[in-house]
Amino acid sequence: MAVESEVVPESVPSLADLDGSRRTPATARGARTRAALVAAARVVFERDGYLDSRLSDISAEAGSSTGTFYTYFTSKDEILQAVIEAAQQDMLHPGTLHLEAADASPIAVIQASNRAYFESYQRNVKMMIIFEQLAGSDPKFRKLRALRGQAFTRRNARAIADLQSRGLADADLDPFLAARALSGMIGRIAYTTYALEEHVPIEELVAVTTRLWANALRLQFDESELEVR
Amino acid sequence: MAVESEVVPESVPSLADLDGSRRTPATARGARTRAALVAAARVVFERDGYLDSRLSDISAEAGSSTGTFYTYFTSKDEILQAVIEAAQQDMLHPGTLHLEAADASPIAVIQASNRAYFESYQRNVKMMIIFEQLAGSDPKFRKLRALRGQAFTRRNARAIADLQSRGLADADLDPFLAARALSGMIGRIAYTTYALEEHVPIEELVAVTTRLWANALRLQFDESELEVR
Amino acid sequence: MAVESEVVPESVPSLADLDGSRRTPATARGARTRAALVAAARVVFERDGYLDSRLSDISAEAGSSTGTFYTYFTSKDEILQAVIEAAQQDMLHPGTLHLEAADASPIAVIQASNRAYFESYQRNVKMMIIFEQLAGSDPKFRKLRALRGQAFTRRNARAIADLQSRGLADADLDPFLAARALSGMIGRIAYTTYALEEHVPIEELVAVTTRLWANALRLQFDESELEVR
Amino acid sequence: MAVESEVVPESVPSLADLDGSRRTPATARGARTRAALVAAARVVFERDGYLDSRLSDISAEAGSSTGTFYTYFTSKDEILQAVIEAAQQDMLHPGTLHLEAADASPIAVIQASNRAYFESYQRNVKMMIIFEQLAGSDPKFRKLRALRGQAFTRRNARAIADLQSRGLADADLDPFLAARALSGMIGRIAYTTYALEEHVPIEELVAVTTRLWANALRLQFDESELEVR
DNA sequence: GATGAATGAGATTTCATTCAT
DNA sequence: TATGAATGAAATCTCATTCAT
Repeated sequence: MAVESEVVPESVPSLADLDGSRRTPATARGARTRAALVAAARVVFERDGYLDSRLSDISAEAGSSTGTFYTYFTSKDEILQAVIEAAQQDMLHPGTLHLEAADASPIAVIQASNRAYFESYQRNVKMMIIFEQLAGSDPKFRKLRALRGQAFTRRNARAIADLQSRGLADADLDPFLAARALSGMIGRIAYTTYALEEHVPIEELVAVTTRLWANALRLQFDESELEVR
Repeated sequence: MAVESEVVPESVPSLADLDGSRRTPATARGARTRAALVAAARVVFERDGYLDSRLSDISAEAGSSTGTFYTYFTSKDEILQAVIEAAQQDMLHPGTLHLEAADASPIAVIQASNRAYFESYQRNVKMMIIFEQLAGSDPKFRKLRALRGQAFTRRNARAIADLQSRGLADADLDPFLAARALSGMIGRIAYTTYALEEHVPIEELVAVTTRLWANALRLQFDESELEVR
Repeated sequence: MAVESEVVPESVPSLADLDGSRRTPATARGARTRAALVAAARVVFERDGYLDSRLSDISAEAGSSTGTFYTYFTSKDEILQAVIEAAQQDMLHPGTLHLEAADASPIAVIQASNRAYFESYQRNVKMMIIFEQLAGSDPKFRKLRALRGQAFTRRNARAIADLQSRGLADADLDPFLAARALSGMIGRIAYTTYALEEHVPIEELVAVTTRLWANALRLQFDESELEVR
Repeated sequence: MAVESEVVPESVPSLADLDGSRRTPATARGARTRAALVAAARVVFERDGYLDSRLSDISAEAGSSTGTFYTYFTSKDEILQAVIEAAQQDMLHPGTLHLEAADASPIAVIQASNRAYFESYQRNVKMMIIFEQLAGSDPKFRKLRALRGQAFTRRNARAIADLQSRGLADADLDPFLAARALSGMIGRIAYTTYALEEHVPIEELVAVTTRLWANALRLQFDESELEVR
C-alpha cells in the first residue's frame, strides 16, 4: 500500500523507451568501457552538478578519450538518462522486499515503505537534485518526472480505494488526489531533509509521516503499531 | 494558522541582505530604468527559462543597451534575485487578508490559506520552477529556498502547538515535523499541478488538502465547514 | 656637468606643447576641480597602474562625477600627460640647487647630481614605471621619452666636451655617445634599484656610479673627493 | 667576462618553471599546431604590439580556429611567455661563441660581447620593448625581468672580481655594483638606439661602450685593441 | 574500437565617452 | 559647471561535437 516507493510500478517508464541509444557494445571490452563511462558520469555529475560538468571530465574520469564517449552515447543528455535510470532502480527496488508480506497491517506497510523511501533517497540525493533540476528546464525530463510521480500515485490511489471499500479509510477523500498529496508529502520532506540538508533522524521522519498518513486516511490503529521497528 | 502561505512571516529573509547590488539609482530616471530591467527579466525568464535567457535579451526587452544592464546588476544571478524577491512578495502577501478574522474556525483558516497559496503559486509558477531549479545547483539559492520553507514551517508549527494545547489537535505529533510535512504537502501538490501540469481544478485541490490537514491533525470539524467557499 | 638630472634643461619639451588641452579653468572653483582631478589621477595611477585604472575611479577619488572629467580633459591620455609633467618637474628641479656653485670640482658636481637623481627617482618611481611602460606602446610617449633623454644627453655631452678641451677627460671618447651611455647607466641602475626593487643603499649607488663616471672619463681625482658627503 | 650578454648564464630562469601550460601536445600534429601558434604570436605581437593584439588574430595567423588556441594556452599572457622564452634564447646564445677563446684579451672579450649583444638586441627589439613594457605592469614579468638582469650581473661581477684579484682592474670598485651599473649601461644604450630609434652605427656603439668599460674598470690596454674588428 | 586535436558559434563583460538635465 | 545615466563596440573564452589517424 501507500507511499511513493511502495512497489516497483511496472508502469514506470524507462527513458530507454524514448531515445535510441547509439550502440550496444558488441564486445566485452566495449561493455566495460561503456560501464566505466556511466560510473564516471555519476561521479562527475555528483561532484560538479550536471550543468557544470564537462564531457571531457567524464571521459577522463573513465580513463578514456573524448572521442570514445561518442562511441556509446550521442550526448550528455543521453548518458544522464543512463545514470538516472540506474538511480531509479535503486529508489524503486528496496520497497518490494517489505511488501511481499501480504498479511502485514496497513500501518506496518506504510511504515516500512516510508523508511525504505527515505533510505534510498538519502543514497541517491545528489542525483535526485539533478533530476529535479533538469525537470525544471528540459521538457523531456519534466515529462519523465511527471510520469514517475503518476505511477506511484496511481498505485497508491488503488490502495487507498481498497481501504475505503473495506471501510477502513475516510470515504470522503478522493483516492487519487489524496494519493497525490500524501505521496508528495513524503517526497517533499525527503527533499527538505536530504537535499536542503535540514537534518532530522530518519526514525523521527518515519514516525511522523506514518502517523500523518494514518491520521489523514482515518485509519484505525493501535499506538503500538507506530512504535519504532 | 497552518499552511505554508498563511501569514507573511516577518522573518522571511530577503536576498537583498545577501548581495551588494552594483548601484542604487540616484535619480528617478535611474529608478525607472532599473525597474524596467527587472520587469523585462521576468518576461524573458518566463519566456525562455533562466538558463536559456541572454542578458542582451533582457536589455533589449527593457529597451536599453547591454551596458545599461551592468549599471544596475553585476550578473544574471543578481537580477534573478530581484525578480524572485518580487515573486515572493506576491506569494506571501495574499494570505494575510483572510487571516485577520480572529474568530475564524481553524478549518476555515486552513482552507483560505490553501486557496490563497494555490492561487499565487499559479500566478508565479514559471518563477517557482526557476527558483526550484536554481536551488538545485546554486548554494545561495538553495540556502534561500531552505530559509523560506523554514519560516513557514516555524509559524505553522506554532499554530499546531497552539491547537494541541487547546486540546484540538493530535497531541502525539511533533508540531515542528508535522508542520514541515504538511506544509511540504501543499507545496508539492501545487508543484505537481502547475509546474508538471497535471491539471486539477483548484476547488478540488483546496477540498482535498484541507480535509487531509484536518484529518492529519485530528481536528474535529463539521462536514459543512469543508464545503466549497 | 654630467648626469642626466644635472640641470633643468630649458629644452626639455613639454607635453603641453603637443596637445590642445580642453579648457583652462575660468573660475577658482574650476581650478580647484581640475587640480583635484590631477592629484586623484596620480593616486589612482600609482595604485592601479595606468592601463588598469578607470576614469570613473579618478573622478570618484577626486570627489566629482564622471561627466566632470570631460570638462577639463579630453581623454585618459591627456590627464596622464598632466601627471607626468608634474613628476618631471620634480625629477628635474632638485639638481639645479647643487650645481649653481660654479667653482665646484667636476667630481663633486657629478656626485651631487647622481644623488639628486636617485632621490627624485625614488620619489617618483611609480610614475617612472608608467612612463616607461607607455613609451613601449604609444608613439607619442615614446617620442617624449626620447626627447627627455636627448636633452640630458646633449647637456652632458657639452660638459664632457668642455672637460676634454681643458685636457681633463679622455679625448678619444665621442662626447655625445659617451654622454648617452653614461646618462643611461644612471637611469638604468635607478630603474633596477627602485622599479625592480633590488635594494641598495643610496650612498653605495652614489659612490659606485660616481667612481665609474670618473674612471670612464679618465678624470683625475683625489680619493677624498669620493668620500661620502 | 664582462657585459650582460657575455655567456649563457645557466641560471637564467625559464618561465616554463612558473606556469602550468594547458596541455603538452601528445602527437606530432599537435606539436606542429602549437609551434605555429607561437610563431604566429610573435608576428602579431611585433606587428600590433602586445596590448593591441587579439587572440583571434594569432589563431588566424596560425591558420587555426580560436578554440585551438585554448588547447595549448590559457591566455595571451601565457603565449607571450613562450615567445619571450624563444627570444631570450636568441639573446643569450650568440655570446658563447666568441668567448670560448680562453686566451683572448679582456678587451677583446668585452668588445665581442658588446657587439653580440647589440646584434641580438636589434634582432629582437620589438619583443624587448614588449617585455620591458610588461615588466612595468605585471609582477610575473617584472620578476622575470629582474632575474634575467641578476644572472648577467652575477656573472659579470665574478669576472670583474677576477680582474681585480689579478691586479688588472680598479680595486676600489664594488664588483657587484659595478657589474650592475655597467651591464645596465649596455642594456640601456641598446634600448635607446633600437627601441627609441636614435640611430647610431653599431661600430660606434661597440667602440664607445668598450672604451667606457675599459676606462671604468681602469684596464690597461693598447689603442690598437680598440680598433674596429 | 580508441584517440585526441580541431572546430566555431555565441554569450558575457568592460569602460571611455556622450549627452540630457 | 556639475551630474550620472546611457551607450555599444569589441574581445575573451567555453565545450559539445566531429573527424582524421
